[in-house]
Amino acid sequence: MTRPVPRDRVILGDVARRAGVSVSTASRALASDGRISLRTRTAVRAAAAELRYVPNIAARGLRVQATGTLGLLLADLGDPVHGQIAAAFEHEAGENGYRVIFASGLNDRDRERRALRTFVEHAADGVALVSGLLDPAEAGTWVAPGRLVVVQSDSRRSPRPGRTLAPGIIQTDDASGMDAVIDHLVGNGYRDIAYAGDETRATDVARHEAAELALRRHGIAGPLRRFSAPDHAWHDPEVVLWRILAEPPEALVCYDDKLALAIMDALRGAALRVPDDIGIVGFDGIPFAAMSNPRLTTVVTPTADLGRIAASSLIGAIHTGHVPDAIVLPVRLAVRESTRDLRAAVPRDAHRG
Amino acid sequence: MTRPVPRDRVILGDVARRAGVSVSTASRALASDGRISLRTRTAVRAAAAELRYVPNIAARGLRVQATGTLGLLLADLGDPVHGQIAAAFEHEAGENGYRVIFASGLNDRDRERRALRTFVEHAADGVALVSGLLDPAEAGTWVAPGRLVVVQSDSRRSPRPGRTLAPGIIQTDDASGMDAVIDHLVGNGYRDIAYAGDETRATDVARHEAAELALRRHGIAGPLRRFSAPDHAWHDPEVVLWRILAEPPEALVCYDDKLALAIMDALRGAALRVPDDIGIVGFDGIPFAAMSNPRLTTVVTPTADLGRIAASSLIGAIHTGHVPDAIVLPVRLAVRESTRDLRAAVPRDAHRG
DNA sequence: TTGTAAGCGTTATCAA
DNA sequence: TTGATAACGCTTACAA
Repeated sequence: MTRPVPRDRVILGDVARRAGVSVSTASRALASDGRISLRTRTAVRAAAAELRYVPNIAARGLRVQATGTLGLLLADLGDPVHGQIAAAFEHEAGENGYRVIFASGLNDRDRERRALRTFVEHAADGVALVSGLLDPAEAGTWVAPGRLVVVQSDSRRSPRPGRTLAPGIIQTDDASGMDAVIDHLVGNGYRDIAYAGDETRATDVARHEAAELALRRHGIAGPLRRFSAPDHAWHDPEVVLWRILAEPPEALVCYDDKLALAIMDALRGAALRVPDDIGIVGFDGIPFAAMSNPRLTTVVTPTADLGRIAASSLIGAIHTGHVPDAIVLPVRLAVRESTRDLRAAVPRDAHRG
Repeated sequence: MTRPVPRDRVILGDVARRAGVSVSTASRALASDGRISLRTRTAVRAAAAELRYVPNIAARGLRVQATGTLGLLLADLGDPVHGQIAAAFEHEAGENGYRVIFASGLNDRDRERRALRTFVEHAADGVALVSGLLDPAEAGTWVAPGRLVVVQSDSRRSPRPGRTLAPGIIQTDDASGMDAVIDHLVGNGYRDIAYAGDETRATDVARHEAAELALRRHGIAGPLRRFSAPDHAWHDPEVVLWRILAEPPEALVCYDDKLALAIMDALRGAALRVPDDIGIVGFDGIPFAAMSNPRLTTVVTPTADLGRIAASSLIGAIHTGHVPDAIVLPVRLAVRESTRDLRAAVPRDAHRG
């Protein structure tokens, strides 16, 4: 970042001079201070409008110790789920007069640390950490813990479901979502159920464990079979595919919709048909999961709510001085076409291939 | 935005006191000023580390007249295409030491104006306007035109393709993409070709016109039939669907992949099969277009490049003082399964429904 | 009702 | 090699 060329800018002094008043009067006039006469107020307003004056928030922030800026750190803006969260977060922030400065952590702890640091550099009034690998406790050492919310934490040190969650944590109720999935599958005759996911992410571990627990509740023995799929497997599902084809389960529960859709696509080249030969379940409820062929059975999580609530909690915390208690948002199972009633006969023209 | 509670913060003065030097010495030590002795430099460094000092960029910005912040205005962060652009933009900016502050215009001129204003309020060093409705010339009156790049402008006043584009404009070569689409369709025997899109967006108009022109070049007479699909039709394609079903074309070229995928999905409930009874073409090349069933024939646009180049051009402009010449990025037709060779026989088990 | 001046946290100029 | 001090643009006591 070499030194850029200087920039011209209309400042409050220019407005004041034009209106024939002092800077302080101009400042008060624009701030609708009651002590300023209507005459001068309109004069200042007019001058500001003519000159197209725009206040410098950084300078104001220096004085009032608040920048009106929120920092949003998420794994990847390009991801549909994170994009939704970011959009809702930004919208809610904007409604409350806050701007959002953001950074992508890209599943790298050091990047996350650097991002938190720049939020502090820019004196963000509050910070939201979405799908972060960083331990919430550590994050709280980089930014003021009273001005931090942690959304869908992916830290391995996060408390397991069931334990009481720390304040400022916002999550979806993945465990009960997974319960609903297993109930649905078992209720429709599925027994040999497997899970495909990325072993490194805590969210994934939680979903996997929840599935295992639910299966046990149904009296189905043994550990849940697991197909390991690296983080970006959805761009290249072939690696996962051949392992699945080697020992196909009756139903495959996937870490998220992207992976599920990619596997369904890859399966088309193989001998297995969905849902006739194998059931597929996703997680997240992205729009495209409802438009796939067959349409994907999945757990719909309230992504927009996540972003909206993260922003509003954060703004509340900024003003009250303390973050709200942990929030767990309910999820919903959307049964669609990628699973079927296993006990019923396979539909028309099956075993065609 | 009521007054928040004040915040504690380690400032340079604290570091200086701890190291037993003056603030100016501390500042220079941290900036690796050559005149500072190694002794004091390390002392200051140590003090800063112990205290976890993080500089206040706003204060520095006030002094050096640069904030290291870029403003990014796009239509909707939740959209896959814009998410990709935003991610690449943020990444490239970060590599160059810049942070990104962003806002969603949501296809509303007034929101766009307000967003540009807040970028100025926050003294962004440069601004990128992506898929904006605002006329680039007007945008240049709100922010310094020498620090503005306009990506995929959706302004109706934008120069038509063929004309020379103003500096700072970055676009994909949609016209030649559409040429390739029409070549592909006509070359495969399609004659009755229609277009589905949103009449209000300039990008849409440009794509539509390019299709019409290409058709004429192939000696196919008459205006291109158009199915009007409102901006968010992809969430509820039924309205478009019945019009299509009333007079189905041989092939339907869609404004973008989202619309194409939604229409393909809706078509599954109707009597028309893709590609047997109707060909479908998308635009953008989002990942899900490659995973649909059938996989979507589409024009792949370099979204990540768009974001990356926007950021690098902007940063270049900040340092050189003038924006680069207009850039038009090439696109690529990906022929997949949603179109076929019309002259060949319809594949196995057709007309089944 | 308005103006003067101090201060927010930095960097840069000028002395020492 | 280091230290006062001014300045960036703004808000806000304190004076008038």
